[in-house]
Formats: sequence, structure tokens, C-alpha cells
Amino acid sequence: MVTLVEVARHAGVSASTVSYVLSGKRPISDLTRRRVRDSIEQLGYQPHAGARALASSRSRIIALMVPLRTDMYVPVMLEIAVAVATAARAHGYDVLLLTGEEGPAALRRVTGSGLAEAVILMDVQLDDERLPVLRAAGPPAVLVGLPGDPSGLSCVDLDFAAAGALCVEHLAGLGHREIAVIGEAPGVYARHTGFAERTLRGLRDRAAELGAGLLHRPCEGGHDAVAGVLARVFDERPGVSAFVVQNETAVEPLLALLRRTGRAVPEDVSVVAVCPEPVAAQASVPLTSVAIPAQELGRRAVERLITELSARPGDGGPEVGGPRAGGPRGGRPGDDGAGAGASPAPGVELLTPVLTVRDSSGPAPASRGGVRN
Amino acid sequence: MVTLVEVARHAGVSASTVSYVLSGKRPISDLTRRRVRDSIEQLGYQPHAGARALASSRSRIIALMVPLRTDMYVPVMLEIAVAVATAARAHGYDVLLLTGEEGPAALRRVTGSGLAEAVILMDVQLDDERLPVLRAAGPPAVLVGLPGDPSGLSCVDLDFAAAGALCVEHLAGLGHREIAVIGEAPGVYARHTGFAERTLRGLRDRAAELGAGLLHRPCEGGHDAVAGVLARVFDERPGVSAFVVQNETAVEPLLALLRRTGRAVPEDVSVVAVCPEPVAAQASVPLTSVAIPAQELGRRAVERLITELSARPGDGGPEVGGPRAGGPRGGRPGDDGAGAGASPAPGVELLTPVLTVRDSSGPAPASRGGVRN
DNA sequence: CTGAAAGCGCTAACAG
DNA sequence: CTGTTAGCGCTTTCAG
Repeated sequence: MVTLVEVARHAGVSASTVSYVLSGKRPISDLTRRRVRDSIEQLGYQPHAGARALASSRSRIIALMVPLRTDMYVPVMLEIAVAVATAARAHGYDVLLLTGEEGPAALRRVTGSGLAEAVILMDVQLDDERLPVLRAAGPPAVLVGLPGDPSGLSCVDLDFAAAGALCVEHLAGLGHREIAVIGEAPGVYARHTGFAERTLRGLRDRAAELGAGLLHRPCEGGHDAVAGVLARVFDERPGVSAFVVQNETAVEPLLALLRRTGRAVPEDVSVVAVCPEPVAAQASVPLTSVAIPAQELGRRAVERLITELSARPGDGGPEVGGPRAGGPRGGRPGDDGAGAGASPAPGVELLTPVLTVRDSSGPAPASRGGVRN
Repeated sequence: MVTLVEVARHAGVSASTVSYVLSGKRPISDLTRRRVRDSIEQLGYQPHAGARALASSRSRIIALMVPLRTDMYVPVMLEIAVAVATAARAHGYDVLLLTGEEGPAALRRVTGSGLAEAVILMDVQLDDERLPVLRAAGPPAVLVGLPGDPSGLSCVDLDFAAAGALCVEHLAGLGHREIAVIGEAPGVYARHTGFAERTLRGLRDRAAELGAGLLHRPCEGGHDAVAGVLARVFDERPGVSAFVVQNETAVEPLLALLRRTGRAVPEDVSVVAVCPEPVAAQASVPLTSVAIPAQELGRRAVERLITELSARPGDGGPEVGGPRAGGPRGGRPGDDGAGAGASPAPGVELLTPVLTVRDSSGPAPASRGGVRN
């Protein structure tokens, strides 16, 4: 293996000069720089990551914790993960993949050992057991998602409450008075997954404001489950003329079942989805939808982290973690990306949802009851 | 940060003793071990990853390269990635997430810098540009997938050729004589993705052997694309009574379209899928399918790698990579998991496909032509 | 069974 | 602008 000393020898300079050429942390004459670069090139030198981490106490690695569970939003998760990896690389960082399995212990392990400098958490629960580790002078961290109490934490997420509100507004604007919500699997709500509950709140609040009826039903994926839920919905509220779906695996079954029961979309019933663009666009009826901007979320999470990391003081010395309590790190005020209502908390960045109208939503049918069950 | 020396002091032993208690590389008296363990516990000691990597030249990190592209098999990819991470942890390794974006350079970077000891590659092309890096005394590597020339490489994959054959056998056994294949997106074949081509070969060969007609059509995902393909298929071969689908995003559209055009599944047409179990089981008609064992693939890839890694000699010294050319590393003969035909090459492990009969396949209709188009 | 000591390859003061 | 030097924290001979 080629070492920095060998490069130095080859270039006829000292080791530190090579190091400084690499880091750019002090001025180097053009001639020297050129010579060093040539030697690096010729010898095929690659700095040893471990040695670097040891000497600088910066590993240039971000840990990304993805849910082990795979009962929802799989494509979104992968897309976020890939976006995180890509964005991190653009800043010279690598990404360590952690599964939710090990829980808080994994966070302690990778940060405590200096393996990772910072962490990004996906699939955050309202009351997430990993958060205490991050709050108490923990490592720089960004959550993709919003916990119940985001104080002292950096979070990035879609404003799901606003997304829910947007769906209701759109449908109410088209004259729909009875709306049914096909939600995530019951387990998702049981776990108090933030985005699901916030969407629901947005839906309910706006429905109440606009005087529309709202019926929410969690729903397992798959055709049979959707069939059951759908039957019960129409049984309970025959007047339902619009659906909001937040469950990728329910989208096609829902459309198939509506079709099969003689309900035309959007003539008889309207459907609005909260899902990634491709799912909405490729559905058997192109769906009016609020997009889940997976790439954007991943990218922003990384960018926040990088900001925090480079904002850290000279560092290098032991006993880091001084002025950290109280406010979230790196919260740039005024950049909270808006959202519904006032900025929820410092350090929280909620992306404003966008509703795209496609073919699945239209005016509420003037008359009711002419549809067979 | 607590260091090994502090632990040693606290326990009243030397630094090397602490190290040996941790590594178990030499006998330690029970009393000493207990004392050291207590100190570690009390001080909350965590060995520094970088220092370890530097001193031992083993990072305990495996790099996993996932495709950047997201035009196929997304859930499978995530499932494999998670399985890899889980299995790696079980062996004391962490996983570094690389995207295909950087290509061969990323492999050189992470292995050349000692960041990763070994690599796992997903989404391998028949003629993959990353392979040369791995062959020439490169790092230990395992491919999930099968390239055109696997010589000198360790590979794990489903035996897609056998999977294709299995589908045809099942359908032919039910009396179907004209089979249509709804394949992956055209781009997948254009890139010469191994699994797609091997499946196709398996389908064609067995169809030829059994005297069945086979029509293959690549297909973009989504409802409209499937509709187009389907129309052309029936136009070209009105006698088609069975479909093999290898494209997750085409499954539901296909079922929806068959239904809409008055073709009952499985009474009028049979459908067999090559896809993950959940997709098959949750489809609007539970699908007879050949499973893609994502977790198993991830797990096996890691296990192979671990075997190779621990089989390495004393190591630690510079200039590794001696006896490597010729045979793939760690190929345990007789453990190639069988497959269709003779073992394809040493170092290649093809998992035997399993076909599960569900509700979507049945006897070929006795008469043809009674179906409207 | 245990210690002492020499690095692993790099960074970052400290000196010019 | 460049060189010298002292570690970073751990592993692993070499000596007992």
C-alpha cells in the first residue's frame, strides 16, 4: 500500500506538505502542488481512511438508519436512502447503512466508536426510543420525519398535515361532501408513525372547517383487505363520493374494485392519493395526488447535517459536545420552507406539499344513490 | 472519549491485556478478564473504529453497491440491502452504502483507502464495467447476480433460467400451448441485465423442448404500457392462454386489463409471475409464482464474503492479494445449491427456484376464440 | 498468563 | 511557503 510518506519522498517534500496539498488547509506553491499531485497520480496513492479518522477524529461517514420493517413505503425508503448516499458523496461523505433492528444501541455504537460522525434517521415514530440518545449531547442528527416532541432536534419532512388539508380542499372544492380515507395498515397507526397521524389530522381539521364528512379506515395492503374496507365504507356511508388514499399497496386494488362495482372514476367517485409521483402517474387511472418528495427529503437531510458538521468549531480536541442543549443545531431561521400555519418549531423543516391534478378527480355527481353496491 | 489505556489503568492491567480481552487472541485469566470487563462496562468504553482499522488493517466494513437506477425491482433491492446489513452485523461487520453512480471508481476508492474490506455488488450487468476492478487481485467480492463471464468471481443468484423453465413446465403441464411473456422494461434488456436474459433463455428453451409457443414482450411499467402490449399480443397470437410476468409494475395492470376485457383468471387465461412473495400473495388474484428470495440472496452473499474474509491468512502485512487469480475465493465445492443442469462454474451459487401454485393458474380452456378482444 | 514498546498512516500544532 | 515532530487509539510482536 502506498502511503503519504512514500508520496512525500517521491515528490521531494515533507509529509505534512502532502497532507496540506490534500486538505488545502494552508497555502502551497503552485510548483509544489503540481509535483505532489503528480506523485500521487503516479503512485496511485489513496489516503487511508482509518488513519485519517484517527488523526483528525472525523470519519467522513454519516450513518443512515432505515426501518427493518417493510410494511410500507418501500420505494420511498429506497429512494430516500439513495438520495442520501448521493448527496453525502457530493459533500465528501460516505453512508453507513444501519437497520432499525439494533435500535438506540446501534446509534451509540457507531457514533461512540467514531465510525460515524452524524446520523440520519428514517421512519421516526411519534415517541421514538432512539431520540433520547440524540438529545443528550448526542451526535449531530437529522430526522426524516417528525416525532411528537421535536425540541432540540433537527427534522425534515413533508408537511403531511398540509398535505391532508390540501386533499380535502381539492375535493371539497369539487363539491364532495362525504370523503373516505383509505389509510396505512393498522399497525402503522398503532406504532404512532408521525406522518400517518399528521395526515389524518390535516384531513380531519380541514374537513371540519369545510363542513365535509370524513371517514377514516386503516387498511392492510392487498386486494382482499381493500375489498373488505371498501364494502364497509359504502355500507356505513352510502353517500361517499370521494376517496383519499395513503397506502401504495391499496391504490390499484381500490381502482380495480371501484371499476368492478360499477363506479366510474372520476365520474362517480373521485380519488386523491398521497404517494410518490410514479405511483400516481402510472396508476390504471392517472391519479390526482400529493407527491411525497423522497429525493428532496434525502437531499435536504444531508444538507442540514453537512451544515451542522462544518459549523462545528475547530474540533479535534476531546470532550466535544459543549453548547448543544436547548436549541437544535444549525437551525437557520426563516428557512423552514413554510407549511401550513406558523413554523412548528425551530429546527423543523416541513416541505410544502404540492397537489397535482390528474384524471382521477372531478366534480361530485349531482345526484346520489344510482350506484349499485 | 474513553480510551483503551484508561480502561487498562482503571483495571490495573496493561493496554495489551485489555486489547487481548477484547479480541480473545490469547488466554486471559478469569480474574483479569472479569476486572477488565468491569472497567469497560463502568467507563462505557468503546474501541475507536479508525484506530482499530489502522492498527489491524481491517475495517470490519463491507461495501454494498446498489443500483442508482430505480426502474425495476425496487422492493427486492431494499430487501436485499436490509438482509445484507442484518447478516453483516451478525458477523460483526457494518455496511457502507454505495450507489451505482460512481461505478468502478467507487470500488477503488473504498477498498483502496481501506474503508471497506470487501464488496457486494447488486444489479450486475452481463458485461459489467465494475468487474475488471474485482478480478485483478481486487478486494474480496460477491456479486448478487450473474455476469456473462463469472470466472474468478463469487456470485449468488436465483437460478433464473430454471425459474423460467419452471413457469413453462407448469403451464405446459396444464395444457397451455401458447404462452406470452410480459417482461421487464426494454431498457433492462438493452442493458443486458443478467437475470432478465437468463429467465428468457429458460423460458424459451423449455418451451422449445415442450413444443409450446412463446412470445416475449418487454414492457414498461404502468397501466397504459401494459394495455398496449396486451392488445398487440392478442392481436398477434389470438391463441395465447397463459402469461408469464416478470415485472412487478405490470402485474396489477395485467390483471385489471384481463378482467376488463372479459377474460377470467384462471378460467380463460392463466398467469404465472416471477416476483417476490408478497407481490404474488397480495395481488388482486393471488398469483401462482416463482419467488425471488431477496433475503436469502442477501444473507448468502454476506456469508460467502465472511467465509472468504476469515479464510485469509494472518494478514496485517502489506502486499495482500497473492494467491487469488484463477479460482474464485472461498468456493466451497458441492455447495452450489443445485440449479438447472450442471454447476455452471465454481464460485457461482444458484438458488433453486420454487414455484408456488396459487389461484391464477389452471387448465387451459378446452376451446378457444370465445373471448372478445 | 501478562507487560513493554514499536508502529499502523495521517493530521496539526510548532518552528522556521 | 515548507519542514519537524508529536501524537490519534489500537494491535501485535517481542520479552518475560
